[in-house]
Amino acid sequence: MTNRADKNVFDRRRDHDAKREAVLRIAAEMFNKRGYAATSLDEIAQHFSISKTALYYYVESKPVLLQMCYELTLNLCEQVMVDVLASNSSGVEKIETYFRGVIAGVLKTGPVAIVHEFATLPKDAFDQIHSRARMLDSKLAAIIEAGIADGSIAEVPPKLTELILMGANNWIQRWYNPEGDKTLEEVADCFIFLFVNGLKSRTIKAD
Amino acid sequence: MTNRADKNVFDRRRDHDAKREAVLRIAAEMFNKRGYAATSLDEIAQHFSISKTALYYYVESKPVLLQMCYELTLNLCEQVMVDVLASNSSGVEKIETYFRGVIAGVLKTGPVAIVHEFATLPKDAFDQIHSRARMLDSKLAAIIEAGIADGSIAEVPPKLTELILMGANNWIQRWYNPEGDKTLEEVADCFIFLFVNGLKSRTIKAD
DNA sequence: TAATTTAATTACCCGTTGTTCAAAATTTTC
DNA sequence: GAAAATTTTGAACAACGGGTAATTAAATTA
Repeated sequence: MTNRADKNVFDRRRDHDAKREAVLRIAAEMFNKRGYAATSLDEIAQHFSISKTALYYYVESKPVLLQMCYELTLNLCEQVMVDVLASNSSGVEKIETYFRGVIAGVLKTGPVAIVHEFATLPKDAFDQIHSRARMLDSKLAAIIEAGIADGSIAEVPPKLTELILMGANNWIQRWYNPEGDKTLEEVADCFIFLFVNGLKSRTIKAD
Repeated sequence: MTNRADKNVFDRRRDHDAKREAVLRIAAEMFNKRGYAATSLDEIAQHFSISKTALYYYVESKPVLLQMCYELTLNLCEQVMVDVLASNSSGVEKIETYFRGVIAGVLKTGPVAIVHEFATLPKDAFDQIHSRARMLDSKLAAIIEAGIADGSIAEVPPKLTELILMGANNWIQRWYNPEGDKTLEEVADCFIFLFVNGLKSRTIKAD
């Protein structure tokens, strides 16, 4: 289920930052799978065999924990987006690069919370996170629009398309299991193939 | 936000079933948007301007409420699946019909909970719901496999493809707003187009 | 080994939330 | 209009979860 190495991190050594990061990682994982509200600090603590209060030595509060999860995600996505926008490729290629980057990023950085429960965040944090997320949305939609203009993308409603793409992407962490038989690359390949080429067979059928 | 008619249902008249159904519908809607754990019975009751305890006259408990939401969804999906399997159309067409049916069904029957939080269900209910959901999954995967065999679907990994399709579909209710400017038909059209044809432009580019 | 800093625990507080029960209010039946 | 059945409420309970304070334990420094 979860990396055994995480537990050893808590064997009384002084690497505050490493421990905080470990907490963040598995918290994000649990938030993804069960949801923020349904995940108690006790459960997170139990995962490391420490007491709930020990968590407060590393994290200010539960909402802040969620906030940090979001920020991890947003940092990643925004970085990928910057790279994508810097490239001078076609619209489809940009979409492909973006999602490949984001899906791969989940592997590298570890699981990151996309559970859309940021209503529970403190107001200022909410505004910040929310606006960053919407900014990403609109940039993606803009890429799609540009793709239609440059002829690489079919005439689809950009905003709607963006929402559907994001949905499919967000759901991945619900079911993806790193210990399973599928690598994240295979997932990304399938994802891209579906959205770029479509399900329909393009091979000439000999009958 | 929510149907005003729902509130009037509670104006002291005797139609037990209509009221229960109304409760079910808006409960499902709130579960979808905020998640099961994050939605309190108080909030649901407030929506009808009744007390929390009044809900217990219509629903046995919160877990059972969730269970009924799932059952509503599953009934719908299974019915659509039966129809799809009965038709003798190609693989792609079956996929298209299935998702069109499910997306349209959400409109007709009202919002239905797909929040994957059924871990909180009583064990027996969980088993039942879970196995029905997995049955649907495997039937969809089988359709994809058959579609590959009949030449209508490209060579994609069936199980993975099914998960991605389901994810995109499940996420719709997170953002879809019936009062918005997009009809559910437009959403379904876009959804189908994306997965069947793909983003890539197929028109011959004149340059 | 003593002093200091860092980590983690135990015990507790308090608000929220699901749930129950007895009583009140309303509707229907006669 | 009284009696019976149906709704709804208000108060109170128990469990749980987030958060705090005081205390202990361990590790570092000297």
